Amino acid sequence: MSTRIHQDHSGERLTKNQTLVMDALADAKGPLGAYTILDQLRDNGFRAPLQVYRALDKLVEFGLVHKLESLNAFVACSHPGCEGHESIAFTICEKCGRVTEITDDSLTRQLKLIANKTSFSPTKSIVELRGICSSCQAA
Amino acid sequence: MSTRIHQDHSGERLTKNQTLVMDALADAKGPLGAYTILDQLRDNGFRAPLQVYRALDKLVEFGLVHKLESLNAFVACSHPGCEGHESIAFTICEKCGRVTEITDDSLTRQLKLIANKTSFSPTKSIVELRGICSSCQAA
DNA sequence: CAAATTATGTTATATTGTTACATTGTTGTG
DNA sequence: CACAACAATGTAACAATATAACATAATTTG
Repeated sequence: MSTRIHQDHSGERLTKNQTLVMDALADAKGPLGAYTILDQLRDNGFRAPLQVYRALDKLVEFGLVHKLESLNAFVACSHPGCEGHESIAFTICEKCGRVTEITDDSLTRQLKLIANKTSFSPTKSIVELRGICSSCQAA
Repeated sequence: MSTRIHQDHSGERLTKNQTLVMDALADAKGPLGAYTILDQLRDNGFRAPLQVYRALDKLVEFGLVHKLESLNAFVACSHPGCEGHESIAFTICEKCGRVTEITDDSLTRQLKLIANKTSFSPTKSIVELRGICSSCQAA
């Protein structure tokens, strides 16, 4: 098992289970479902979904992990030194499953504008673009 | 049961089950889960989730209904004469549950821009703002 | 009408996520 | 150190969401 430090974003110290889940996601090429993570961590003593979900809750709270709502799956944040990025967009390729994380200030501004126009006070924004990635278009 | 015509968007002629599900959503004040719809339609002969999901699939395909991914729920499109609106955003109030549908051309443009920059070819975009609506802020 | 297609019905099952409660570990304070 | 308070973990049962597989009925089309 690779030993890693995951204190980047938040300076939070991760617990044992949180570290295991974080490493599983960091090692993965793409998003993982909670039950996939559970299976991967059986050898590490994981036995129930709740162990995964609790860790995920915290990791998402810390900003280390994002949930892809349209996939019911989770990815490690690919944004090493981030902190102040409120709105994150994802592209999700329907063909190869590749997920790319994008932070775009104009998009952030645009969403804020919409919120202002409707007097809506957002706490979280979900932006997921589903389609075909460049590699898969070429193929 | 209220009789309605739902041929607005697509000119599609709805089947019996599709009409029942459509009416349920149109009558609802907010988004409904598939199983809530199922329960509401028991008296109309609905017995299995698949009857709901199949109807929903078609209605979504026709553009008459949207799925809220972060809620696993469905709403009737509140955009009567729409047709060419590719990207739709929703605000979702965490307090009262109120959902508002927003179509914003600048947002659409912005999302296209992001797609272009990454050579991603989107087929569908999901934008959901979660937070507190204006009424609930006032209260 | 017959063939092809689409919609429906039904049962079982897969997948995702949560509730409730007991136990263990960690942290801060006298 | 001891002990209280709190955070994290373990475990079992279950709730909520969604799909697979297969059979039948209705509708459309040649």
